[in-house]
Amino acid sequence: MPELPEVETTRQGLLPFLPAKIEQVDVRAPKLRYPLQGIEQLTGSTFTNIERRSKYLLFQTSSHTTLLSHLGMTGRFAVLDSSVPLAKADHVIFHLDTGQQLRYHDPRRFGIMLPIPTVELHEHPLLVNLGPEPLTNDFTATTLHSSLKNRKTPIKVALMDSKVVVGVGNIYASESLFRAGIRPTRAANKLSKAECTTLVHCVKETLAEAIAAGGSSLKDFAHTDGKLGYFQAQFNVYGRADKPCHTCGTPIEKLTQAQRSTFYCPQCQPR
DNA sequence: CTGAGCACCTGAGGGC
DNA sequence: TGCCCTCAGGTGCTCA
Repeated sequence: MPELPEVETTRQGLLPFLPAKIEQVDVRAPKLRYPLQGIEQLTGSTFTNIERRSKYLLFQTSSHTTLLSHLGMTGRFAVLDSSVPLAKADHVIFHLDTGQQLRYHDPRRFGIMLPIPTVELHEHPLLVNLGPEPLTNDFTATTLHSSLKNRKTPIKVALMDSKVVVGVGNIYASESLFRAGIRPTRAANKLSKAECTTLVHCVKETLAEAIAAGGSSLKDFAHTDGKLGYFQAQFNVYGRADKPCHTCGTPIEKLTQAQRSTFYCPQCQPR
């Protein structure tokens, strides 16, 4: 997926098209992660704003319903002219009063699209247990150190736990730990307060730079205007196994943690 | 509560 | 060209 920078880039890319009235909705798949029920009921209402919480996009509408959406691993929104041919994985099409279409495309269908009454949104099970937003003052060395204190799991695995901090996925977990000089295998509860200070700073910096660069584009992420982000050109370790570290030249190492690939520099991240 | 492992699903790429 | 295997940006669920 798209990690937080890609989700935020998507949000910012869609905002200029709002407000937009929904004239028709075509649902072309029975389900994504959850059944696609009730989406058609948005017909006639207007998308008024898009907010983001964690990697969820919250499409506010004029009908007191918020469309809660997640891009999963391969989801993508695009606003396209109706003359553009539909693709196989274009699962939900919103026909807008501008003549354009907001299309949700997701080959693996791990994404989410749920209409939720806006008054119930903040107590929704998918949102209620989320940890702090990484780019706000809710995410500090103090909160991180505290949430790690009973966690024997490796710091890289803990960083990807949405109860610790939201929005840090597999790429930016490795990249943030590289910047912080912390080895991903360190037990989370062994990080000092000073290391938490460094790590919080590096997570914020990495995510902010990625957003500024327009996100990274691997296989399935494209901007809503079809242009590609270029943060992937700045990866220090992700996907660079056996290649020389940009800082010291030592070959980058790859290992598996919680069934996900982790990359690090053994020299720059000594422990 | 934590941690380990599986589940969902398609497509791309490598080896033979 | 085809087949089989591995891997991929997420995260909710079950079970110990």
